[in-house]
Amino acid sequence: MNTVSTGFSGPSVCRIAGVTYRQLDYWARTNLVTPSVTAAQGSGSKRVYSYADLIEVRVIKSLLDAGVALPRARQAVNCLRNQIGGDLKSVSLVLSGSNSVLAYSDGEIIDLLKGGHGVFNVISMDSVTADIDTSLAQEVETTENRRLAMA
Amino acid sequence: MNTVSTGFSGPSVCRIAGVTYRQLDYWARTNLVTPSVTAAQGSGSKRVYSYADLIEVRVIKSLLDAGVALPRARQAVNCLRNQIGGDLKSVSLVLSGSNSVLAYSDGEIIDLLKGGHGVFNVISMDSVTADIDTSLAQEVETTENRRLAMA
DNA sequence: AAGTGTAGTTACACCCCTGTCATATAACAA
DNA sequence: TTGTTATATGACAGGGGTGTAACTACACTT
Repeated sequence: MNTVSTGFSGPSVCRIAGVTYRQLDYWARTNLVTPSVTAAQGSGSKRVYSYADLIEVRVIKSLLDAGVALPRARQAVNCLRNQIGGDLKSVSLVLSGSNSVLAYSDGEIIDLLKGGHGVFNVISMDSVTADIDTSLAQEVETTENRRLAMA
Repeated sequence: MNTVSTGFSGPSVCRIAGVTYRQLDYWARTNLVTPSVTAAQGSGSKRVYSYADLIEVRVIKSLLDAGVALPRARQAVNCLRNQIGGDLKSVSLVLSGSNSVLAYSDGEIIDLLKGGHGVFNVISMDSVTADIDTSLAQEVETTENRRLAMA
């Protein structure tokens, strides 16, 4: 099932992040989120996603759930990609117009709101990583149950 | 041209708020923003929008520009409609997840950020009314120039 | 080595939203 | 009243994003 050792398969990512396979596939084809461990190589091959990919997928899903359209999510992910691997604790991703910034405190966010003009999109990375981690634990659990059932 | 006295015609609203006629028409037909002074009554008739309508249109445009999808904007406008007519100074419209609320201070916004879960979209009504007022002044000006040209 | 399951690929269709263009008709001017 | 203008309406097309389903091919089991 390849859930943790080398990375995550497409369907695994779908279950963990809560998106449909059709969405994940579309995002891979349009270069929104590509499997950074192993790309697909024709029918029957397997995409393998990294944990960072998983985060990105979840961020996009959160944005979609909040009513943010895909092109905008694209921008958010681009900004995030430069930062990922770094510390995501207590970080918020703030989009204002065509600008993308990372904020490390509520005060920073307020400053951005005051200085800016128009609409701001704010994504708390804490909740994203938290959601992913719990879903991931659940996925591992049910996968092991399946192994038991198979044995 | 009916720009200020009784209200704003459809094309006027388009120019002032910066949306296409097709959008405004679609929004009227789908009950997103309906002309609250006079509804359309067949070909050749005139929709007449109020200033409050103008604000709503501009809010929607700002949300669209920020990548917020139309269904979400629909809900946000519903929240705003209950408050409009009241004081819009130093008010922020906050879309938190699938909920929409109005915040009257930075402190409230911070509370929302802390209490919420995931994604926020924040729009300052100050900037909206400011934009509308300047665009409106410009519209009146060019309209009067047109009158001069016609005379 | 054959068979079974899993996963990627393709084709098709649908809905939402917006653009273009033609048409109809009310509002207004001469 | 008559002609012109402004505006709403209608028909149509097109793109983005997603669902459904059939098909293909790899991987693993036995």
